[in-house]
Amino acid sequence: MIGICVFNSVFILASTIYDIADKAGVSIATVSRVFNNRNNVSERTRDKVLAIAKEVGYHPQANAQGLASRKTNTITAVVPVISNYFFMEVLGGIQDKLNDHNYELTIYNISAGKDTFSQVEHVLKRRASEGCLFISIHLEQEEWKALHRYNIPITLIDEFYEGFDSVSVDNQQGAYRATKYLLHRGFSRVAMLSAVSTSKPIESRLEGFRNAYKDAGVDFDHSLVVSGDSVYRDGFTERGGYEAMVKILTMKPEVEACFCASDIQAVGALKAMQDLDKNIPLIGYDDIELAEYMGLSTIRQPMRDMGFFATQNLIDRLENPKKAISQTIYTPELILRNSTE
Amino acid sequence: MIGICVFNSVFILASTIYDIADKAGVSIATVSRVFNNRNNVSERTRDKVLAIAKEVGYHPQANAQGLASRKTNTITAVVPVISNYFFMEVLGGIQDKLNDHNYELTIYNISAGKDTFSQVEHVLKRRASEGCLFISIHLEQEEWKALHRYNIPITLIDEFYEGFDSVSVDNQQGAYRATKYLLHRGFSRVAMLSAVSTSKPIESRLEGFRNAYKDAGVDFDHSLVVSGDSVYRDGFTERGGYEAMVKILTMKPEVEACFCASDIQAVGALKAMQDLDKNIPLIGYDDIELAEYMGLSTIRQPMRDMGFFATQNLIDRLENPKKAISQTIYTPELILRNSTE
DNA sequence: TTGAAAAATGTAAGCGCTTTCATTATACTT
DNA sequence: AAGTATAATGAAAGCGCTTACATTTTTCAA
Repeated sequence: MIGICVFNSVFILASTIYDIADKAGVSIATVSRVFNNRNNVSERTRDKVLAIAKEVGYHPQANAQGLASRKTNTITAVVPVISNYFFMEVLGGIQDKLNDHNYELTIYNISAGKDTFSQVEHVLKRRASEGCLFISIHLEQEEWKALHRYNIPITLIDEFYEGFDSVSVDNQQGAYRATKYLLHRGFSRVAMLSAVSTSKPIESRLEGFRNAYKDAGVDFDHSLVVSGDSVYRDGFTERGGYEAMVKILTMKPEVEACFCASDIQAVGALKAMQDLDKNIPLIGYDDIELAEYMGLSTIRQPMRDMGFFATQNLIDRLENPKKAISQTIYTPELILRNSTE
Repeated sequence: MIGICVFNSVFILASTIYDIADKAGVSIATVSRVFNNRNNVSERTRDKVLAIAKEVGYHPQANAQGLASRKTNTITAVVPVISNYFFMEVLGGIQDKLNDHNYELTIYNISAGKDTFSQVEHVLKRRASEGCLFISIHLEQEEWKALHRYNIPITLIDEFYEGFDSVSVDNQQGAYRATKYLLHRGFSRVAMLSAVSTSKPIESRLEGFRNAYKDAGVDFDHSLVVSGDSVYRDGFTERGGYEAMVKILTMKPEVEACFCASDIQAVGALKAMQDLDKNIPLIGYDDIELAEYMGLSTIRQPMRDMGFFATQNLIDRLENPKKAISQTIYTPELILRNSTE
């Protein structure tokens, strides 16, 4: 369905500070002052300027302001993929915080195809924002270090590097708690439904899984860690969970319970159990909103809080560049629901 | 856990085009040409400039470029809330498209508290981007019309207004299909699990629901439309669905099947049925990835495609401002799964 | 070799703002 | 009323880039 339509609308000639100054009979400096809320402008003048600006729909141009003042009033969030529950929640928290402060948010998406580091560098080089929030971006020590030269405030979320502020969750601990719980319940063969093994969170969760076994004095069997075959989103998908659970159920029938690397995978796993008409206790990871309604036991990560807090942290640093670097680590919490009944 | 750490890193002095020109022994115009991939620069010069730029970590500043060239290379997506499955998917599609083209994405979040129109105007006035994608932003005819004066390309997603390109889904049709299916299956009392009634999608879905009744020759009973009490996200939440289904099951025991305004509400509704130990056929709306794994019958909206296509459309208009305005309307599709078995 | 066309480079004028410093108008004191 | 402190305003220099136009260098046909 295609429609054509002609409008006799009067376009705005993208007026500038000069136009406003002219019409108001003042200098551009005064107009600038009005828009920057400087208090040394008489009320009369301010009203006149504002009235004219409103009439012609004027508003300072972001670029010109940025160039002249060397401030952009923008913070950039760098994420691997937007369409993922974790990032979505974190971004929500960031928004919440930003709404109170006068910053604009730019989201920069790292494409999986190209080199992460150079994409990150690109963001910093452009200098289009005053500070950056890096969400689940994992780089080598050396690479993080190299970013210091751009001298722009950075707060890491879900990653740790001593040179920048960071906000993360103790993944090892989360996995440990879930596994320990299952082991203590008396299940001796607890599997880990994993994802792409090179992914950062998987590494530490696997460690926690192992540690729980060790501390419980139960022999650790490597083959109990299984993941699906799809690598899209590092396997953190319903599909990935489904595939993995099918493997577990068919190839390791002795498994009595399962710790799952994410709630979204757990959804797939649940389906697999249903399809294969089996049922074993399951613990997810994240506590996305769905989990509660699906009766999924899980490890809660305060995703929204993390975004909120990290943003606060970044803003603090913007206002006080010399403040000490801080590392905040949340401890995840075990939430018990039906799936472990 | 707080850590302090001192780095003896050498910050970059934010070099400019002048510094590069100096070191390379060329004029700033030449440096500019190199970074804009103009082909009238000798290979020797280009290599030298690039080498020096790399050495000092130089990259053109977005603001200065934007000001001088009057182009920002940025498109802005305006959304009501990020943390919502629909927007998330649409944004994913936008990203996919943008990754191929050389545009940066800025996401602007409309806060629920303040006036939508003025927030939208703000985005346009700043002129920080070349074009805008409005996702599920609903304004009055007059308001949309007023935006023409800013003379910046806009593509609407999930909204219709004749003056701008738009990409939407026929909500009325979607609801109609779901309801008709249920009615034809022989359920005479089909309820609609709704959300905040003033929300745009609800209006048209309700219409489709009604139409299906009319066409089936079954008397329409207003009390069959029920929604939860929570208004967060206009009621499009698990909680909203749960509340509504509880009402249906307890107050309208004669209901035999249910059409649900979104998959996410359906998740809550499923839980309610389980808690109350009842079970009626259910059809959701959206077809989020989860739906497949939950066995939820639903009305599929090609969310990702919509984002992808709308972005393509906007880019087309950017490149050819005089192209005819187009309205694209997707027809949603009924997907049958377990929940209607 | 010469001269014209083509390629490479440079000069300089903005882009639309902010901000310092100088100037003028206003308010207040005695 | 005169003098001074203070508030309001203006002039002008830049912020770091792009780009039209001018100039210089290179290329190549005859």
